[in-house]
Amino acid sequence: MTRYRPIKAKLRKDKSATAERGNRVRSAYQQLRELIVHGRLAPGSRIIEADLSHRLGVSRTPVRDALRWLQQEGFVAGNSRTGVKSRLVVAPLTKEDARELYWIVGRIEGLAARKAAELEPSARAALAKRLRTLSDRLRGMARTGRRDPKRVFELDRSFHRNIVEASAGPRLLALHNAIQPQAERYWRLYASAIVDQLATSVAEHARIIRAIAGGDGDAAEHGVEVNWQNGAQRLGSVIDTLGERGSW
Amino acid sequence: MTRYRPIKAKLRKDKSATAERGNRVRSAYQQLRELIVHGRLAPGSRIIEADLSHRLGVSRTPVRDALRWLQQEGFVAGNSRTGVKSRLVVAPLTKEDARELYWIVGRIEGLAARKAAELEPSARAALAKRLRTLSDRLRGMARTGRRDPKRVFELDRSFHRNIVEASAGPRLLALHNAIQPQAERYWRLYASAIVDQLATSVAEHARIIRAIAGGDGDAAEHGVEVNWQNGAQRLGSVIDTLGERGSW
DNA sequence: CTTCGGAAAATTGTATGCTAAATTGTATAC
DNA sequence: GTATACAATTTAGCATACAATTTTCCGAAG
Repeated sequence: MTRYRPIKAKLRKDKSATAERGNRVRSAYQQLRELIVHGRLAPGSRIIEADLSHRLGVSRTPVRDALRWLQQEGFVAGNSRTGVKSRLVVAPLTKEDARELYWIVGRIEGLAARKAAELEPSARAALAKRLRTLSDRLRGMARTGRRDPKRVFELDRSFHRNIVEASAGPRLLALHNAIQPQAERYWRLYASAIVDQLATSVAEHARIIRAIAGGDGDAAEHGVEVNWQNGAQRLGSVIDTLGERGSW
Repeated sequence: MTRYRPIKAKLRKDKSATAERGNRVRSAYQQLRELIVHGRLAPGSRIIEADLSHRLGVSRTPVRDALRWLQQEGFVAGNSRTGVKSRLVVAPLTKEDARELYWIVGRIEGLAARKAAELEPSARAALAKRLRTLSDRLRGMARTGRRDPKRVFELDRSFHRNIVEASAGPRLLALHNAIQPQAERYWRLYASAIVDQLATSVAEHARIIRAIAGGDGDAAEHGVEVNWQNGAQRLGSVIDTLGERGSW
């Protein structure tokens, strides 16, 4: 095995480097998550600590910490083959998993939407305004048919994120932070196909905005739930068409 | 620091010991969680890795892994004091946190209840029957006024657990496993007071059972949500009365 | 008595060696 | 040709050394 003593020397001199003490775990976490979400680590492929630690230029310890975290969040899973325990793999992407995931995200975010709709009127109005801006941009892209999945994704994500950030407490926020990004894996995988069905989603957004602006918690929650459920359906039909892309 | 080389020697000889290789993290996790839930590690108190590793007779490495896990689940939190980062404390118990937690559990479990109500009729019926048994026992305890918090807790927990296990997929199950036990911390703390309001809770259970038996997903989900919301309220009023028991 | 500086102690972050478990490869018997 | 046993290799679990940082404690100055 390669004998490496990587960043250490550099660290000593370069105090201003991004990798101060205590950031290796975080940095490893972010990098690994990025790799997984973008599919540069193939779903289902085995994870080897030493490989990753080498790749990221740190020792196995922070990589381990990061992996535990990713495992808890569901990006990485135990290799469940009969009996044998705890060999890690990149969590596979399956239709079933997608469905369950989207339902869950819907409930979490729905709860946040309810809370948002129960904010004081001025805060609600401000939020609604921001949401309208985002939604309008999405509508624009749907109308002109400009195909730019990355931008669409960012706008959609921002829309949902705004709702949560406006109202959620620490727990709800943390939960959303942990779960929502996993939906991103599916989105990215089927992005181009999903963009086609953008108009529908935009229409659903409108209902959510109206509910929040009007202070109708029930409707806001329900609207968000429906949006995600339909998202699951849209995603599902795309998966049916293109097949489960287990590997890349 | 104490020089300990604890189980190793023992391990060699005693192959049958519970602590085979690969179980130290799990074991540490379970023990620590137990300690926290039972309040033997006081809410808000600082966590010292070396202490715990000594206490559990393992090195810091598995303790660290276990702590990361507990942190992500919310039993352990970063010490948020201004600026300084990532010093761990046992997650404090506050009224605000309890409210948020109960709401979230309600949504998660509500989703499971919906799925349960959408099972095939025979499975639904079997589940409903089990639930009725549990609920009847609870009703009995409420009627006779027998004060046995531990038993009440077990019955109530079993009720909710049955719903989730009957229907939830792996993700939902994992999420419930992670979140629900945190409600247990609050329950334990205020158990005796909560038992008084048992009858109400039992009535709510009846509605849930009816919805599941009848295959009414909406009603089942709503029933569970309401049950937890009311639970939050009941808990809240107890906390108001007794005060937040930050320390034990 | 309070506050400030700074040394000493405590505590966490990180790397790494060692060992057990698990996987893979290989040879031999059937 | 397939199955089984066994050896070699790989990989993860754990302990531990050490370093960087934070906290605590103590004395001097205000």
